[in-house]
Amino acid sequence: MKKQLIMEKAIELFAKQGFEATSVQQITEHCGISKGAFYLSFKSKDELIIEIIDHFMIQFTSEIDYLVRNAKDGENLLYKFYYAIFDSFQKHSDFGKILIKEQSRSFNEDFIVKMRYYDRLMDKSILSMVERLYGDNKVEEIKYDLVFCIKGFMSMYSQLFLFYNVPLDLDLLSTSLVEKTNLLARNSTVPFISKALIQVLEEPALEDLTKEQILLTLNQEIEEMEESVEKESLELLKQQLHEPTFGRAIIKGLLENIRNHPQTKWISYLLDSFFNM
Amino acid sequence: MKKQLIMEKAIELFAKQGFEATSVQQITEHCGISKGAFYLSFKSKDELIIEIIDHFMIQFTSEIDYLVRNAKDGENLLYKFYYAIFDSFQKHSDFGKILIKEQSRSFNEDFIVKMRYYDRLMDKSILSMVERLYGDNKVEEIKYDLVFCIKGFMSMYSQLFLFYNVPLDLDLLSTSLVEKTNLLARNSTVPFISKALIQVLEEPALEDLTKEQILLTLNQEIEEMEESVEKESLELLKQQLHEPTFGRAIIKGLLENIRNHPQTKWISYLLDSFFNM
DNA sequence: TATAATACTGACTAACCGGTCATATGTCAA
DNA sequence: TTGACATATGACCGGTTAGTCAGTATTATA
Repeated sequence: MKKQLIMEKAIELFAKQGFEATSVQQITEHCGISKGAFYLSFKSKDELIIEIIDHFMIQFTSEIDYLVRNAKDGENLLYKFYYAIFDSFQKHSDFGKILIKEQSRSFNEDFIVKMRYYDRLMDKSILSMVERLYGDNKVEEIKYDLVFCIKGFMSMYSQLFLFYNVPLDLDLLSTSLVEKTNLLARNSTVPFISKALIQVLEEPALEDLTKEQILLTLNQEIEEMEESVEKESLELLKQQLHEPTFGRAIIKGLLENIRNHPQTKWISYLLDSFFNM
Repeated sequence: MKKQLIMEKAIELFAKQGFEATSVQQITEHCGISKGAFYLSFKSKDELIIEIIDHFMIQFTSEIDYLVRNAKDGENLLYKFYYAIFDSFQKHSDFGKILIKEQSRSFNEDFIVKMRYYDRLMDKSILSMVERLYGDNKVEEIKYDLVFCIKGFMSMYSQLFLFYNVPLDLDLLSTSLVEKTNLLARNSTVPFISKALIQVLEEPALEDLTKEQILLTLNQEIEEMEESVEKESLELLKQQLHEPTFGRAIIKGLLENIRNHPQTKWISYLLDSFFNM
């Protein structure tokens, strides 16, 4: 099968020149085959990049997921995690370059959905690792921030592998990042990324929120709140969601009531975009 | 002048679709002008993107540089730094998207040089801030790692501004990151990014290293070393650099002597690529 | 060896690209 | 009103692109 060959050569070229700047002609010349032969293996150029992404990301995410699920000794897990990540980046640096270059590219709607999917998969693995490692502490509040920090470390340090062909000491790097992660996990007290924010981010798209989704969040929030002007406002807004009764002015006022309250500011944002204020 | 208009509309389109996927036609249609009019304001499409990059990056880097230089109270500086960064990202999120999308793109040699230049400028500002903030402590060894971590925080958290149109609490975010940075600065003990590594990275390109540049690093290293097999090997290699006398086998052996020594592993790497081993 | 099935080729198409230029329109001083 | 000058237009050019398809070569089967 020519598929394997085409994918390998294409990865080389995409890494060097980027996806759009590489023509099918170039790829086939690199493979020593004709242009027609390319279209026997792939329906289109887009299908090629999608298959490349899938091939590596499935491997990558499942490797990390396996690591996190089957780890026995907690402390060592984090080290193994970092080591595996950077080892992969080093071994498949060409693919890594593509990933960074074409990140959130618009050449194909499927591509964005795919990348979002794998990103979420990765997030889940990291989150479950964080809960495993620091679960008994008070990590609950800062765990999402921790996930962000870990991903920040990954993205910055992996650039070393991708943009410079320098042999790096993976052991030292992993040890160094383990220490940093532990420091943050055990001493951070100011969370930024709250559960509410995560929920907002995970909404499919802010434009097409369904009434039901908002109601779900709304009810959840109302139950957790004490009696107050804010709670009363929320209940009125819930009523408005079920059946429009108030005018714009009243709605705007109710939203203003809950806008600056830390517990309800996210809901105010959701409702704001739903009512098109 | 149409220049302003063209730049604004182009930024919108580049942010959405990327530079290469956006045609001049599309830009002019968005502006409501003809294709010819575009070329009255810009010599080429490449000149347009270069001007856009310059316009924002000069503003951005100089703002940060001013902040770092003119800060009086140390503690507050870090907060102001983060706040300014994310405030900029929030205000100019379209430009931020372009920056992320086209990072290290190959469409134009000038572009890569430009981006590298601004990146270095940013690095310098951050480094000088780190030295200012934690200078009296033992931050010397981990300062480069700290720069990396700060940049990691920046890149991860700024994605929130770029990919989700969510209003975020800049004050809380800055406070949270200040705490994290302080934790790392005051408690990290395992550096990964050494001065030697930074030197290797700052080499213009590993392919065209001049003999003189290597000799400079070599002499520097030899002076700092105690008498040992490694030092002896370095001196022999220095001799070889001046005048080729040994065969490949001897050179390979000498390189092997210094490859696993932490102090000389970088030099071994430089020499290795110079002698084409 | 003859036939059928499969794998492969490369000239071709239609579309689009960045960039040009003869031409047209608008503007203001004489 | 005239004419000189700046500004704007869009058809056009050479080049490149992804994708097609009628025809050829190779292999498997009988």
